[in-house]
Amino acid sequence: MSPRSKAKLSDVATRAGVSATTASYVLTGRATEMRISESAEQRVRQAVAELGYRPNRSAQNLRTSRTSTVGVISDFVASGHFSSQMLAGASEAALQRDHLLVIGETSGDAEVERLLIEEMIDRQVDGILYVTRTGMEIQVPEKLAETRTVLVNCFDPDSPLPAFVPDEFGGGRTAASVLLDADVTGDIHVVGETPPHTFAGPQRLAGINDRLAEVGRSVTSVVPCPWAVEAAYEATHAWLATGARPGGLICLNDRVAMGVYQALAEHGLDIPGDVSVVSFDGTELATWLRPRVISVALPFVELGARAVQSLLEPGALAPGVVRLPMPLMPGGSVPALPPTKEQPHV
Amino acid sequence: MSPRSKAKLSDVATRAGVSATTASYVLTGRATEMRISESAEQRVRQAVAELGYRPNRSAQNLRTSRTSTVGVISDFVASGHFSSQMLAGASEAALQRDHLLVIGETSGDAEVERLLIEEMIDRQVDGILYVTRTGMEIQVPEKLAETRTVLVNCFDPDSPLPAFVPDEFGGGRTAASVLLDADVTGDIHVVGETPPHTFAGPQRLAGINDRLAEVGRSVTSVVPCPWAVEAAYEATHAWLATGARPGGLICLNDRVAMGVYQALAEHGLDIPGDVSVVSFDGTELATWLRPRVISVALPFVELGARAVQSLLEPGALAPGVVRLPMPLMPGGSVPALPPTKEQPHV
DNA sequence: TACACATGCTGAATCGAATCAGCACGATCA
DNA sequence: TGATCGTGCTGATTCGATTCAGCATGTGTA
Repeated sequence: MSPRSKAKLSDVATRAGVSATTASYVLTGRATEMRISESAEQRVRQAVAELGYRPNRSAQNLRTSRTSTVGVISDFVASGHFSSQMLAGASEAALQRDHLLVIGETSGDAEVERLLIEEMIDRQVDGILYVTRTGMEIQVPEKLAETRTVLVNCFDPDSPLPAFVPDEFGGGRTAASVLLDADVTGDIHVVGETPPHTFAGPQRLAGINDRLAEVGRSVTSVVPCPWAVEAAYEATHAWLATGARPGGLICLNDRVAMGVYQALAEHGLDIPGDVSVVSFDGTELATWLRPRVISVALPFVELGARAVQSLLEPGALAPGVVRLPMPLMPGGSVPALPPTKEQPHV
Repeated sequence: MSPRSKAKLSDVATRAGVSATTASYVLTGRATEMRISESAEQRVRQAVAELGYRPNRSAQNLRTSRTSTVGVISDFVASGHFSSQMLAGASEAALQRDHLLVIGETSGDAEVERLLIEEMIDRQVDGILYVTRTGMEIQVPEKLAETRTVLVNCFDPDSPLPAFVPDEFGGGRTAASVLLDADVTGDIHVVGETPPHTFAGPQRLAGINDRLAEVGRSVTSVVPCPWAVEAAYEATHAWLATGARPGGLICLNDRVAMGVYQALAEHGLDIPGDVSVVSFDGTELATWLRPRVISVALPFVELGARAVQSLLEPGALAPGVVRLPMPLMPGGSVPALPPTKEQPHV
């Protein structure tokens, strides 16, 4: 049934009654260019089918110096949502182009990173995706200049490498629009710190203020806290205990939103009856809260897919930062619009 | 500074004043076996350093038919916790052994799976990790028999392939022990369905009952629902509305626990004052709940690491199912022990 | 008849390392 | 003195594909 051993190109050629050269031309799609006759081409294809021939990738790699692989180097593959969804998008985009993903996790260790980059270059990956868990400005490792590289979820202001990041500023505007469109009247506050070395926080905040300014409003205060459930709970709890009674809260990510939900519940404040809440990231967690929190989603899958596409599509590797839109995930954390009112747009 | 071009083995040999053969012997660790003189070996090593020589992987692959890569085929890389943590463990274990991970996601599509397996075999990966998101019995794809393969989080009763799975039964016992050790007195119920084609649910339940039977107790009822937050909330809410007042609830995973928390809160029941809760999976979500829910964790990282190890370590590839222990993650969802009482053990 | 030209193919070199078989040389032994 | 043996190395081949340069034909043109 199965061939006794692995057939190679010369076996195919012999069986088709042609030279290995001709067989190669057929299989690499150069048949027309090389004026291979219709009949010879057919015989080669038939021999391939009969022998179950599959080219030896290593031999091809050696000869062509290309491997049909894309390297993915990220700081934390492990940290759930972002990296893994991004990988899914990248994996599919790569497979469509007959490529596979080679991955490595640095755990934030510069030495491991150097090692991984070298490994990948040694293995002649056709390109590298350099991914960070948190959206931030970085300095790309020197070695990466030796290969086609695309940055994902980060960018280097001093480097011409192409980068794909979420449009955090636009996302901020979207979040603010959600509250405005729902006619939220009280003060609007932001929960979560905005450390300067990451761009997600500052840009989300800037976008929020930008949108609010259009209607003569602004963020009343920022309640700073790490982007974590417990920290957000504690900060919000303490803040509410001072008597603060916000109309709308914009949480800088879904984990913060969860902490905020806990704190609001503890103070007997209803969502969305007493307080409207909007969040960022669009993780599953957003859908788990009661009511679901409206969340401005990171375009996880898109980022991976677009990055791979630009890496593999000829000519698609333009320098510069591409900002992908952050779609809105629905929820029940702001009051429903009166039915007569027109559907707003951002 | 950097060599004008890529140095190859023959360049190293020339510079060291030896033949390529000798240089190769030195670099492949066969210097002693081949009786290469101390001085020749030194000269080769120095030449390597001076030229910044790095072997061409493709050439090595072709010659040796091995690639120092491990293929990972999983149904859903994307679905967050399990796969990504597993990848982290696998990635590190692989890197330690000078291997890289080549990944592919099937999205549960059998055709894509076939394609991926072929791709990986074509690329001569040294072994394949076949991973499922959900712990279940499977039928391994025929093609996998052609390669070294290890199953992760699943097993095939009709195949001798080595498999690594969590010890779900033991985990069930652990969960029950948590309630017993805390002297929970009321009825103990389980929340979550136990579909037969997956083994996690049924085995967790069996373990729970096994442990309870040791003290003459048993699970009073199972509240069936999909392992999802909203479904668990609704099922538990409806169940509590009938007047049920459990002493302890064992949730079959952390998402179920979150739904249960929501339902208990709605009925004014305090955790752990009125009801004790224990859960499974040990995801981050468990730590986000207030109070943290005690969770019997899936040994994510370990599974990946052990699987890679058994794949790459010579002789370590024994057939059969290996069950890795599920460690307990602490939390505040059962009453604290009276301080005088001795620390129990499972 | 001769010459150019298109057609349809092939031989041989190449990519860069690994490895088998064997060679030259000096020391040892009978 | 010649045979034997250990030491330290190397030449040539191989892995399996890609690809350049060129070689027979047949066909049209002067």
